[in-house]
Amino acid sequence: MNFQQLRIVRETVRCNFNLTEVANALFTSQSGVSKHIKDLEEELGVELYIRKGKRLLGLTEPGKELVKVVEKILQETANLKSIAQNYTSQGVGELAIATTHTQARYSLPSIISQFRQRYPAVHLKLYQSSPGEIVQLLTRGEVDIGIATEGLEGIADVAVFPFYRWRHTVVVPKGHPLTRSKSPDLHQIGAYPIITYHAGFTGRARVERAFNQAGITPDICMSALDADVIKSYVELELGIGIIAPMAFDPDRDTGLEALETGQLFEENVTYLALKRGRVIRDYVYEFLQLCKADFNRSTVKAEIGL
Amino acid sequence: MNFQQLRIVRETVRCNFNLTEVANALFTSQSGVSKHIKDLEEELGVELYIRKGKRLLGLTEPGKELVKVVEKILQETANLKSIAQNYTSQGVGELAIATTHTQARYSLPSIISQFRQRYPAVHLKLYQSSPGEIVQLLTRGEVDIGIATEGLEGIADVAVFPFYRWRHTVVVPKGHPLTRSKSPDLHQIGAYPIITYHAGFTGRARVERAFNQAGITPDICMSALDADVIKSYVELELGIGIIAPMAFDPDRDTGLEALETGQLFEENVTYLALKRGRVIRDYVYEFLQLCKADFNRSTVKAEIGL
DNA sequence: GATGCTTACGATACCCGTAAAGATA
DNA sequence: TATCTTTACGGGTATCGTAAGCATC
Repeated sequence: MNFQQLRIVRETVRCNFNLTEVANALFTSQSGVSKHIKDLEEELGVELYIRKGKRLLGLTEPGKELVKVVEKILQETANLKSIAQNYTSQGVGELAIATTHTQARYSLPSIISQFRQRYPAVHLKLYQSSPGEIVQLLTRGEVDIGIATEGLEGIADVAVFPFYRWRHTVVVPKGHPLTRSKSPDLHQIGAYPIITYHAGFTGRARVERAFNQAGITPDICMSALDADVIKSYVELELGIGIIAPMAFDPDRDTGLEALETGQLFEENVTYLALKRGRVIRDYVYEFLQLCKADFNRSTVKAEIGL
Repeated sequence: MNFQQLRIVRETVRCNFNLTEVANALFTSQSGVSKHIKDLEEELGVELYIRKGKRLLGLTEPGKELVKVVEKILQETANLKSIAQNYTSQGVGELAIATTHTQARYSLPSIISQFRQRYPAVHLKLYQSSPGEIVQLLTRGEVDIGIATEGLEGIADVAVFPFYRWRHTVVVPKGHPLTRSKSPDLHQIGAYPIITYHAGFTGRARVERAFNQAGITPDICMSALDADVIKSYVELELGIGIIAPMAFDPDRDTGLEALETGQLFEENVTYLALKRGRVIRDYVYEFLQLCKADFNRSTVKAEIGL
């Protein structure tokens, strides 16, 4: 048994059992991949894969159980390297963050600029992704931190920590009729076509829920991934926007106004997420503390199982 | 990085950093050991060992941290094999138990004979050891189960389960004066020279505690590892014996009598111990259930962290 | 016919073990 | 001096990649 064999097994799952793809992902040859799998199965005395002729279709029962252990082993070998680097290269390395547009554009810049000042030798890698992709990047161990408002909770290998809380706000073109009412309610808002986030992004579900509970079927005439796009179309008077408040800046967004919507919408929680069992570099803990001063290193460690 | 390197690192700790010994333990050459260590340190960029000239003396701080992870990795690779064998070779394999004389001789035979009937193809390996050795065998992963009354609690990587409870009994030569009193107390018993277990074995500490609390300094004229030896000397009238009740059989030990000592001594708990994180074969769970019918496989698994 | 897996084979690199030299107690 | 570690070097083996053959879709 060797590490290459284990890497290959892990990769087969990630590549949907396409060995050619596995070989490419691991920068090696198909033939080697094929042989390694055969060798490992022989050594363990178990067929790991369900086969149909020459094609692999999925994992057998023992295969499923074994892959879990294989992932643990590979995770721990990655941890060996992280631990070593924490000693040898303090403040040097990479910080990979996967997050949504909203965070990348509006909530992280100030934190990241602080972090860069403190750790100029840490290379920052910012993935901008959907919540689903963020989970995948996290569980694959390709990023250190995931940040999103949706889709991070309830994943077995992912630990989440509340980052901050917020409620959606309504933005309208300057001079829009709604600006005349002191604090418009959902019925008044629902009377206009609405532009907001795609389903599964940035608390979109909570926007819909608010209308549903008020018995209103809103006319969501457009949806977009990010507030920049939404704001552009609101300025073009195609509808009114419902966006995260972080995304509205009265100084910059001069063509728009934000309404006083109070608690019309449910509260959203934006989470920071870490992979359980993954050792992270010291500066990652520092980054977390920049996000939220009361982040305690030892409680974070306990939460992710270290 | 490869598994041999990790095995070597683990073994250096076990062999007190004597690389020659490591090489012998792993059936390889010193030179290879030396080189592997060097290579691994180079790859991780960290000195794992404190050196004095050419000799290794111990682990550095990063070394200590890394060895923990190395042990995890190697444990999980062993688990891979166990899991595979649970599928391929049901009821075939090895069951290694480390226990003290008392258990091996008196409490286990009936269980083991039942087990052998059920799993004739499982090779039994019975280590008879001191509690300290039992802990070592367990943590090194050389045995599946440890059984003892002493020294198993409070070890980080070892989970313990109460097996059964018992109190020491007093055995005397037939016709001994003490047999005349209905239920002798500690003062009466302490008047005679006593033969019992070595310190650290089979609840010896509780025997002493009982006398101490009664303000008596007993004359422990002999101590031995096991009840067979103790009983022999009691028969020779060198003293009276204080032994585990399992070790007295009125039919066989015809030269002796057991006194009615009621609750003179504190209760002892004999524990079954498993190594945390170690996957054990299905038949090991069956063995545990033979020991105690209410052993629940899933609670055991949870307790050992699987 | 295009894609994907296996087998065969040759080149390479890695790992091991012997042996010699140097260091430590 | 005896024990222990390092370094150097040669032999063997395992791994890798190319290429050909075959199965699957």
